[in-house]
Amino acid sequence: MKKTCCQHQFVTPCTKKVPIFHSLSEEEMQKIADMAKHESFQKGSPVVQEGDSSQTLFIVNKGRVKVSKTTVDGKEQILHLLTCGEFFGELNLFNGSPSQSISVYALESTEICLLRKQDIDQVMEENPNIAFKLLETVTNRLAHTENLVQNLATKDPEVRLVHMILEFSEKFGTETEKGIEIDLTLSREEIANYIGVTRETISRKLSKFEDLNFITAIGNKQLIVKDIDLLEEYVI
Amino acid sequence: MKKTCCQHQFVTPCTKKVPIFHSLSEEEMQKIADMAKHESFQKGSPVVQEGDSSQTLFIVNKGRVKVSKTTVDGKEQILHLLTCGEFFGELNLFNGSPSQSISVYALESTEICLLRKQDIDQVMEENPNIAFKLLETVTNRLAHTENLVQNLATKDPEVRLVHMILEFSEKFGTETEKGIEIDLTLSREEIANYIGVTRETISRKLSKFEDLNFITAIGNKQLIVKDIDLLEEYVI
DNA sequence: TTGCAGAAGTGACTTCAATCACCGTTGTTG
DNA sequence: CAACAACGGTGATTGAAGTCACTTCTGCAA
Repeated sequence: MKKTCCQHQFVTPCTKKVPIFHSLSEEEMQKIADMAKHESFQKGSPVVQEGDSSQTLFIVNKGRVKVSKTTVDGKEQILHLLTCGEFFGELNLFNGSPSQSISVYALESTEICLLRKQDIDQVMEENPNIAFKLLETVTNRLAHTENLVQNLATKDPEVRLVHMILEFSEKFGTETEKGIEIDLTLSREEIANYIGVTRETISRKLSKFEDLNFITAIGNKQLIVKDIDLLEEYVI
Repeated sequence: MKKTCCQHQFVTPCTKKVPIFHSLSEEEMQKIADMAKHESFQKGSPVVQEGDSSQTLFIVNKGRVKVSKTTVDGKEQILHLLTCGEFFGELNLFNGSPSQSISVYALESTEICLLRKQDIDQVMEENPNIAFKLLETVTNRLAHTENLVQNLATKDPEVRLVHMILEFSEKFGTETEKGIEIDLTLSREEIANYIGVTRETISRKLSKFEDLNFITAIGNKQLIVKDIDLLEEYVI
């Protein structure tokens, strides 16, 4: 049996984890999984470097990555955090005028499946509804980015931070008896680079939110949201 | 002959103006144009109000619109400026979880063609490559939004304004002997609401750029970029 | 376990865009 | 064309986040 990118590699092809392929049959999924190249990245290492414009779809099979841009004044702006089943590289693939200045870094030990443009094209030709799925996903990504714009446009950094915590609660949070537990995987500086403030401001505001009894920080990589309604009320 | 949404309504169906339909035959274009509803909006009037989530694709046939969101602190953040041939409403149509808080206003006298979801679905089923075109366009929109994020993340307002001028030069500019002429159609306040600063800051910075001989303002709705290279150098 | 480097917290200071207030300009409409 | 409202320019003030500098904490490796 061929090696696939999966953790349980002899049971499930990686494509099973990816929502855009969910409409396909077992054989088709296996076929695509066989076309894919698989790479591992350790925490902190670059998956895509600024300036790279390879015609490839990158699918996160395990782990977590950050997608970011660098501003003219040299700051990192994080655009997206992607986990298992999500993809990136769509700008270079589907955009009329590609060559984006985007970087992608592994936030933890990560496995990526790579599909070349020619393979994607073939898959889409044989299964037209993949195009619909892609359209849905990219539209979703657009909605997320527009929300990020809205958040960055909000002048008050506290509001921005609250919004981020609410977003993370939904995306990465798990209910516990103490509240919603969030695995950050981001450093304070990276949090800052996501909501457009400085590291120091994040420190101060998180302390403030602890004093206000909104959250509890466990170490530097975990947050517990004690009362999410309280947080929501705080930003009115 | 049926009425279409076109300026030369007895010659060309509105669909001819829209890149996503360019791959279709004359008859197909006419058929879609006949399915569409057509509405006119005068300058300043709302096309879509915050909260509206009608399952409709809106195609700009004539004029110009602004797509915006409102931040929690009550400010308008302009996301996109759309002209003839461009569309909006994609978030409600293709997004798994719709209901976006987005507003659209006519910036000048504008004509819009409306296509219902069921019609779009039918068109996509009959012409699968429309889905590809849509994917390309939405990806483009995503790239634009990510650039906006990058711009808003840039702390220096001068740099943000220069970027906007460069963007507008490309999208709305026409070469003249005096330089690149830009039809703004935006008020100073709307410019401010696009790059995330205040009206006053726009005033001051535009004056500064005039003093620096980068631009000339003609009235309040036109800019002439005297030397675009100078502008580009200014932001390094 | 110690030692070290990178990350995070924190106080003091600074800065620059926001805010406020006001006046001048434009353009719309009866 | 007069009158008014909306828009735009500009000076003075201010306040909150950025910046700087330093300490403390954390996690990793020898």
